[in-house]
Amino acid sequence: MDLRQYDSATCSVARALDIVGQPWVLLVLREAFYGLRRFSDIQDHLGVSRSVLASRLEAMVREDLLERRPYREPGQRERTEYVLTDKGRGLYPVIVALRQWGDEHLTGDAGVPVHTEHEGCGATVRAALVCDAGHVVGVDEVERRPGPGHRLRATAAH
Amino acid sequence: MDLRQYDSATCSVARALDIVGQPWVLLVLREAFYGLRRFSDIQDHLGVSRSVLASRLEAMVREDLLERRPYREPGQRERTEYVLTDKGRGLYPVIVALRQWGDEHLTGDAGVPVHTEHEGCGATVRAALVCDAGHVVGVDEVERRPGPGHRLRATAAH
DNA sequence: GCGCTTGGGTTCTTCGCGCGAACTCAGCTA
DNA sequence: TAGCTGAGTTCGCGCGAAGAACCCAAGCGC
Repeated sequence: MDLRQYDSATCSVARALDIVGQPWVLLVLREAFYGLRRFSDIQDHLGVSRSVLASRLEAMVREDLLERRPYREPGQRERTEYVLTDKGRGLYPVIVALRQWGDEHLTGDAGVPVHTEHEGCGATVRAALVCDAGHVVGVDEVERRPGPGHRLRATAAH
Repeated sequence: MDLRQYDSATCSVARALDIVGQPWVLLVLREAFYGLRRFSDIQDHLGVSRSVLASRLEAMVREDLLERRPYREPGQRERTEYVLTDKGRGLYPVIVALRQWGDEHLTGDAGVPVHTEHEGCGATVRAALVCDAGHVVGVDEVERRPGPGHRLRATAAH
């Protein structure tokens, strides 16, 4: 059976991209990993329009990437912050992989803008492929096979 | 110095997303990793419109993710195929990380559509964070620091 | 009490771009 | 000679991102 016959839409990559492929979503997540939590901070830093940011945050809360949480600093009125859920934190490898690819192929002569280090150890952190047997796997050492949830194109649900 | 003061646009994540954040680009790459090389095969499989696919392929060739290569099967006229460059192959960890996140959080009860295995070894391949000292790093064990190419927001080139 | 400011949005208009369908064009085949 | 196919290009439509203006509730200075 040829992997090329798979229904494209049932692929987890396609389903993931339905959510995180929306404009600004991955950049909002990057801001969240950097520690930003408030609407106006994110909006200032990214330069995204308010209307788009509002609808993206709403979608990200609906998809359970972020949790909308009211909070109150002493002497202040109640405000809203958006904090990462476990599901949202699960996208960190995607962001690291993107940053690493950008560092390797796009930085020109300026050098790397942000270093990512292993806490305590201090060594540079990279995204890598590893197998469950503990080996680091090269891009060309990967084999793909149909799993239990695969579907052929003709039988796709939509 | 606070990471939140960085210029968002100089971040490698943002620069990477300028290219691979365009609609369909990561899905075209997924098809390329699955072995598709021809315009009409990719178009049939993804269901993307011809005009958009043509402009995305052009951009991906311009950005050196794909190489446009004429070829000729015996008795056929010359055709075009698109093959991954090293730079394009460098995005495989991004795709694996996305698929893995989709597998973990989006598949519902249908199971995983595609298995990825270490050639020879047979164990499941995952995207993970590792540090140069060889440790597998958890999402919460990461520290971020300014690198040589970082810029403050006020001094951004654009 | 009264306006000012601030955070967190909503509404409106414009404009770019993704979409589907139709058209093109070159080379192979009947 | 006509038809088919791969690889696009052209065109009109409609969605949705951008930006600017507007809204509103809570604190704060006076």
